[in-house]
Amino acid sequence: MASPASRRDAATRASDRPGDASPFALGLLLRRAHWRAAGVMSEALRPLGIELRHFAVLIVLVDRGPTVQRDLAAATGTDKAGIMRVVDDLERRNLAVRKAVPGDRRARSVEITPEGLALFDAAHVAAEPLAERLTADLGPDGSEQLTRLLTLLAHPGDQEPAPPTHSG
Amino acid sequence: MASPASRRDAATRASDRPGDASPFALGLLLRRAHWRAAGVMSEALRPLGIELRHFAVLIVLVDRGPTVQRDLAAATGTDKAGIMRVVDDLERRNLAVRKAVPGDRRARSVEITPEGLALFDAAHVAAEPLAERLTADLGPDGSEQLTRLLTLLAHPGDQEPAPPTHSG
DNA sequence: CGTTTCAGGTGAAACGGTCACGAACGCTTC
DNA sequence: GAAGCGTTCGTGACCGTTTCACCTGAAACG
Repeated sequence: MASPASRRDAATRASDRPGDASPFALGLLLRRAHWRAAGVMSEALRPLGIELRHFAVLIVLVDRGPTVQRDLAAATGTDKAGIMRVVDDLERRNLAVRKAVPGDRRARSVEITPEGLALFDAAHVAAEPLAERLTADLGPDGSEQLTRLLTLLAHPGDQEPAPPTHSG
Repeated sequence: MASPASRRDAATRASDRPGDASPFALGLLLRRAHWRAAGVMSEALRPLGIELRHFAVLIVLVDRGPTVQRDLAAATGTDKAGIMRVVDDLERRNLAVRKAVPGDRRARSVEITPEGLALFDAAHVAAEPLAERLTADLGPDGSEQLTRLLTLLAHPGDQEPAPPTHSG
């Protein structure tokens, strides 16, 4: 009956524009910001011939050394099948290799190759100016602040290691 | 030759963990944060029977009133075809309707229905406690700071149309 | 030694995105 | 004032990507 927009005031509703306090505003903002950052990273990676998902795997390989695909999937958040495709592409380009695990014959350890490392470094060199342009609007302090807040949001309770939920 | 990891120090390489200063760190952090926020919002929206993309369209409809699909696509960042799919789902669920534009017979104005408005409000009620848990780690000031920085990052040059940087 | 669990790999189906087509409007022109 | 042409909007189809479910082989455990 009457006006269809009489339940709440329009100012308290969700919006992707600045000045919104709705619970969905943060997620929408995150979506747009991630979209922009992903675009920048993709541009940086395009000349190298790889994509974001490949680079994400390379990051884990560099950071954690040889890793089995199961841990790779857990670290990148993608599915096992997706990880297999990415590792397959990486092997085809000689950026990474699958090595047999001594103790476990079923597991396959993925290791980065010198070529993969070189490409990894080249990606950094290519991405640095783009990243600076991205964070130019935030200022030097804003960038660090954003990184800190994002870390808190992305890694909740990092100082609280996951309790042994072996019951699940 | 030599060690495969001798080009850079591991601490300067990209990583999705805290304490990284690589140009990819921000994007990775954004990815994880968005993943978490999207999961929370999806959980809030799941009982309502809609998804994030549907809700994003509803937000624009509430915020800007009747809108043509082209503006809807521009506002949500998705493609026109995707908007069509979303509007089609919304019409099927009677959450929105397509109305003919008086002046333009080719354009189709999408308008939210009272049912869509009710679902919109219900989504907010369901999402508020979840959003509070999300931002609980950041603190009240951190949430606002994050929103501000994210707004700068997601809406570049909203007040700065075109900085006169060198052509290149 | 058999059963259960786990890791990897494969295939199919669904989802999302991109590209190309038809229709309509406005502008221009005759 | 009507027709042609360029542009824009909406729609449909195609392709790539992601996700799900099953299968094989191996290790841990009873």
